[in-house]
Amino acid sequence: MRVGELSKRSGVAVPTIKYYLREGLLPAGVLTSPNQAHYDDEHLRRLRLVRALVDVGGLSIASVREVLVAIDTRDDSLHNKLGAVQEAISQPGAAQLDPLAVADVQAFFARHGQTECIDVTESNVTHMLAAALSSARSVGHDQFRDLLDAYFEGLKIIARADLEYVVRHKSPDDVIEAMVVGTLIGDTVIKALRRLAHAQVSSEVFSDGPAQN
Amino acid sequence: MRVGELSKRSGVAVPTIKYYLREGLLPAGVLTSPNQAHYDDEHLRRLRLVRALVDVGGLSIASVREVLVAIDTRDDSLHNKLGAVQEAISQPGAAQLDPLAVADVQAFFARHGQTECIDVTESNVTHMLAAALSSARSVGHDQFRDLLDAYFEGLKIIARADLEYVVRHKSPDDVIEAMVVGTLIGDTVIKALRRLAHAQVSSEVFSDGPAQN
DNA sequence: CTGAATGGATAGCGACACTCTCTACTATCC
DNA sequence: GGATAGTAGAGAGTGTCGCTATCCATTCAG
Repeated sequence: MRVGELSKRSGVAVPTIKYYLREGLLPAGVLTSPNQAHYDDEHLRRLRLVRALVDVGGLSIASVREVLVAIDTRDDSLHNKLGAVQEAISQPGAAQLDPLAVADVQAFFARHGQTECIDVTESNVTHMLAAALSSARSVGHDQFRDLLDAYFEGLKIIARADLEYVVRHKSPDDVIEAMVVGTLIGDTVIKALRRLAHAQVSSEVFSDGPAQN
Repeated sequence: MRVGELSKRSGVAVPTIKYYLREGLLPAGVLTSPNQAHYDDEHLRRLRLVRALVDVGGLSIASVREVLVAIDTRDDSLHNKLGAVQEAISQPGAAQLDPLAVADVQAFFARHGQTECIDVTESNVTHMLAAALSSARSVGHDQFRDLLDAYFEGLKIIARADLEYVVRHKSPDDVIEAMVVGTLIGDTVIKALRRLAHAQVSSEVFSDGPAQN
């Protein structure tokens, strides 16, 4: 197919596709003449993935590129890929951390982690966690760390479902893509469902009648 | 205190504070002379909240303003406030939804919701959920909806902890702020903890030795 | 043969979140 | 009391981001 059809089938404007090609988010098509290239279903699939990462995951073009590089790197363990993807999709957050927040994170690791995490800045994920707790402290919510254990409890249930979902997929390519999709789209789904869970739990607890007003 | 001290105590540059004042994110200080104003601890607290919403919540200035308006609206039920805040912090997402994704959301509501949700576009939250599932479908993950129930299970645990945390606070102002902070900073914390839970659960299941690469 | 589409490249645009600059003061320290 | 630093307020400017528009030479489709 040519770029026009790729555009029609994906719902992405032709100039945008050209832009993605330039930015290396999409591999070039096979040139059949100096100004004719041929794109296949892989391009369509990749294009849709890019849009999902941008629209739902809220990733920048640069982050998308990092994720795609991680996906495409062939000589790398699944573990490393997951790590690379996670780093790419977790933006650093605030620079200066409250040492008390760092201590909270370390205490959490002492309770749960089998890994010996001492430096929270070594990974974007732990840094993100520390930055969030640090922010909570700065607005006077230093008790927020009390929620960590309950959160982790709920998230282990979610993580088990995630894992089960990922291993369903046969080919390594599908597994890594399921991981990316599951992680990023999952984040958005979790955000939304948490709001719904808030509503449900609060009406359960207060039994304030089924939501008129 | 004057703007310089406010800046020093909050770590926010003076021109940025002036910008926030212009944008209405921060109430004006009390003028003691034509070019001297006095700010108090409320300003500092509010400024830190704004930074938390921007840095950790990733909200735009416009969304922050919406949230603050919701917080400051006095003659409104807690329920309405929560709703307004949730709408403000959930950006709409993609325009066109896959009808199958919409059906997935409706089926989910049929299983769990006590509310009779039929139109998913009526709220940003349900729209966000449908958009996420729609995106998942477009990249070939139409089985993603199978995760919803497990997610909701985990999130009810989290929501109960959230609720317990919120009701700890005495004054209505504190409650609404705890809600905002808990929701937004909570989202970030959940994102990070989910990554950690993935690592832990996957090493449990595969028992592949404690993480040396 | 003609008009639409294509590949490739460069320039421009609109939104966003500041940041700079300027004016006309005022506060403070020596 | 004079130098220096800080301040309110407002408009213009800056840098980044994610496209979008324009151009050209070529080529395909009817």
